[in-house]
Amino acid sequence: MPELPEVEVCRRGLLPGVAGRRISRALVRFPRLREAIPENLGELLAGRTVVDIARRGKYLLFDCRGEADRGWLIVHLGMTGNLRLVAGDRPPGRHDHVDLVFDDGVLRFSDPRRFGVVTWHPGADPGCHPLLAGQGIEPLSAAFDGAWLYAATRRRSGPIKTVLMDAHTVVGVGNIYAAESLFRAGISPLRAACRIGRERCDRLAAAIKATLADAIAAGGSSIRDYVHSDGSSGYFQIACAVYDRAGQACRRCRGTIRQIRQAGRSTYYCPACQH
DNA sequence: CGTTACCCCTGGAGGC
DNA sequence: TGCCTCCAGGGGTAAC
Repeated sequence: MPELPEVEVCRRGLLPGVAGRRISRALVRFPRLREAIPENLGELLAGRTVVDIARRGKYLLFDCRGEADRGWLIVHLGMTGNLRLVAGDRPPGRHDHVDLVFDDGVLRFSDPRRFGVVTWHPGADPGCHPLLAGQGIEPLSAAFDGAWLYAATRRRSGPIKTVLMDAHTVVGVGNIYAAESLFRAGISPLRAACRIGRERCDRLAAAIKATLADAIAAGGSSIRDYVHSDGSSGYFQIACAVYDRAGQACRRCRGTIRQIRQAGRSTYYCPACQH
């Protein structure tokens, strides 16, 4: 359950349940995710208190204070990961790879496809961790605007949709919201990024912000197996304008939504509305 | 340097 | 009811 809005909703959902809680121990049942979970994660976490959860792109950063030091539990949900607060006596399922055990409950990481990440970064600044060091600009930050996008795309000859999904450029915009943002801005996903003018960059940056903000406000996602941090079924059908609507009528012009393939991913767009 | 093809992995959907 | 193929929110790497 992946893109920035889902991760942010997850962060906000978990925060009241874990902030200020002490981790008594951590269990790693299956360490082989996108990269190996540190074998000594249990020792690293035991006795620490989670004081806050931050987010960088699609990464969740748990601020873990020890008696003398500070460190960060870094979690990425991949395609199918989720974090849920469950009762301590709830038996783990097949894909429940990690438990953080609190006195009165368990924060459980589950990920069937195992594209996620659970790792540890010692010290005060998680930003220097290799996974985070190369991350691009936060699209909801004030620094991200049309001027920034224009400057960042001048030497990018690839299609704009692929550029938007490159986390080294902009973080958090995945396959669904890239398509939705481009529709909102009236820009074709096929257009070379460097051939989008300054004013259209303004519109695109604004469309990305609005699309992500709307999805966060809606509390989640268009994702089928999206599950809230409390475990409730969180299938909010956000009315996608183009994503997963191949062959259906464009809500704006009644033309037909087209599906193509870009860099191995499905792209949906309206050829009449997007140029 | 920038871009693409392929890989990681499981599960669900749909065709036969 | 199988069994097979294709597809899915991400992202790193190798190769052009």
